[in-house]
Amino acid sequence: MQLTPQMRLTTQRQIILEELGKVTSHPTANEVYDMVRKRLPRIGLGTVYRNLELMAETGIILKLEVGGTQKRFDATIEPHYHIRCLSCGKVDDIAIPVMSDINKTAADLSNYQVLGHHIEFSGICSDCSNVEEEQLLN
Amino acid sequence: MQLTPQMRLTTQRQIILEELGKVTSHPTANEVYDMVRKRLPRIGLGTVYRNLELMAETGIILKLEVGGTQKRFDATIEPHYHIRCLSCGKVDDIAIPVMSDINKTAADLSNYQVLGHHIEFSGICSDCSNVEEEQLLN
DNA sequence: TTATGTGCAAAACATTTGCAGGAGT
DNA sequence: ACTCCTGCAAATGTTTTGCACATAA
Repeated sequence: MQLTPQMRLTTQRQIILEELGKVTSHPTANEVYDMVRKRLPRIGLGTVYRNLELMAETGIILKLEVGGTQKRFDATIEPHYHIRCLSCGKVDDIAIPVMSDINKTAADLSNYQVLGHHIEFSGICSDCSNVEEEQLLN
Repeated sequence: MQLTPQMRLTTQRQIILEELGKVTSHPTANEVYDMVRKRLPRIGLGTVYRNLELMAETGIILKLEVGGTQKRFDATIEPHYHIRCLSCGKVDDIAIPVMSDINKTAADLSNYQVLGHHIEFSGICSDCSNVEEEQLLN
């Protein structure tokens, strides 16, 4: 983990980062908490929030401000887009090439200093489609 | 307001929709509450939430699942993209042409039934840039 | 008249924060 | 030692919900 001089390498931080790196599922803070708690049963939810936030600020992870009620976190920091299931809420990566040039267009069309963009697709994932079919059969 | 047969046209609903239609600022539920309360002082915040949600489901307004802590609402339902100020949190429309074709690409690249997409730019608005400059002068 | 909607207050969530004790450097 | 960090619990902020009364149709 990249640390600023005064940022300490604690067990909690290592394990949070390790666990987040193990999955590709963009877990919420609470899901990270559950994952980490299996290895560090006494960790507090506040610590998980504090460290995810800190790592996101430092840039070693991504905080996804996607739809839904909870923020999600991603150990993959290379720019990429997401697709979210409107039924179960899960978020997957989608391999659409990143359009880095549209930031300039956005800057021309607004009076903002444009720093980035994100595309979020929405739809129904295959798991949820299958559930729907099964329900129709019953 | 378009209503389903059993959906009643109440004063509260009319005024919420009217007030939302007056602004282009993508207000939060609480901001809508404040706007509406000037005309209907006894309206409850729960009523505002319930009706904004209902109108969003009916499709007569848009519920924006943008970054930040609060959902925002938009009386303009034609597809369009947004830009959000990372400093003050405000959300503006941005006149970048809608790429309706990328939904197909997304469907090909995922195992989702793709229903839509949204692009959110982020940056610093001109108001906040000015504040920064003023602060540097002090 | 009667089902739907409202105001109010409480509950439910997600997230943040204060603080005393703990641990990395 | 001296900070920074953690666990815990309480606080905060947003959204939802239960319920008795009100009102549109």
